[in-house]
Amino acid sequence: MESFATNTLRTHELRHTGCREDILTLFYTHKTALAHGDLETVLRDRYDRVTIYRTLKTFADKGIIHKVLDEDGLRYALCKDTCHDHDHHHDHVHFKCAACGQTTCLDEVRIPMIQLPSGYQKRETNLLIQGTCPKCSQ
Amino acid sequence: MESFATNTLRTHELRHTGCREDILTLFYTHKTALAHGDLETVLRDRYDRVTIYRTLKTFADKGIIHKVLDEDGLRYALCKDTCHDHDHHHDHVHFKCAACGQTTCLDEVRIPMIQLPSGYQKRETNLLIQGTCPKCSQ
DNA sequence: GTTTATGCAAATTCTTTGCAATACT
DNA sequence: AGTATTGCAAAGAATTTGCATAAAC
Repeated sequence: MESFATNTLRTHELRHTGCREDILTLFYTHKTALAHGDLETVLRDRYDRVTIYRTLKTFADKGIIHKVLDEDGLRYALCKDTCHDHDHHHDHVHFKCAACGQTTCLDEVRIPMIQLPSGYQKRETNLLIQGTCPKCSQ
Repeated sequence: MESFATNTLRTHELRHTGCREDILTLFYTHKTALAHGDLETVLRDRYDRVTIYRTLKTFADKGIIHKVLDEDGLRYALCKDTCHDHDHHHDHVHFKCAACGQTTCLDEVRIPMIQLPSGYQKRETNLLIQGTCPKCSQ
């Protein structure tokens, strides 16, 4: 059985390097969105900070990960399989927990149809819900 | 008739200064969200960059403006009247035009009820719709 | 062997902080 | 007069760029 990282890299015709493999694996195991700083903390003695920046940019360009924005800044999360270079699904729902600070993708939640004022053409929607996650709300 | 800026500053018990007046007026006339950089471009010879940062922070703390986030970074937009220090409305819908790059608040659009997986408690929702605005979609 | 990715250094850009001078009420 | 705001200088983060070396295919 081939690893997620190896498989993903080959699918997107990217060279297989240590940094790329490690970052993909981190995204795959953590189910939450990760910031550059999160990765740097873990990988700082293995890879240069700049390499991490470039890896994130490469992955985002290829549609492997996508940006997640909240008031604390920029994070990235894995795109689901349905989300390829040219066949993107255009809704993202993220949940940010005010208690633990973690952001998760809620892939199973669909954004309902929204009626826009006339003239507006929708291409992509991004919903950020803030509140308390199951772990923290007990 | 009192100006929007003067009125807003008094309502929130803030001192009336040139920078605050000018920034409020800019938000009031532009109907779109503005980044620090946008304001700096216009006001750079009148006020220090740091003063603009501090003014934005003050306004955001008071609930006069709110943050708007998209892939290009952080912007601010005026809160509507319904949005006071303690009586915030917790839904924001923003539209970002891919053509002209401008972000506008769609105050008239309400976010439909969304069913979250069990355990998640919603406090605030933020919807960013990207596409083409009326001006650019002709 | 050719192409692409990495590491390092350094440059840019963005944002915050401290403090004295100034402006507001 | 008393308090809050501003400007300036400088520090601290975050991000980008150039280029030689190293790794992948």
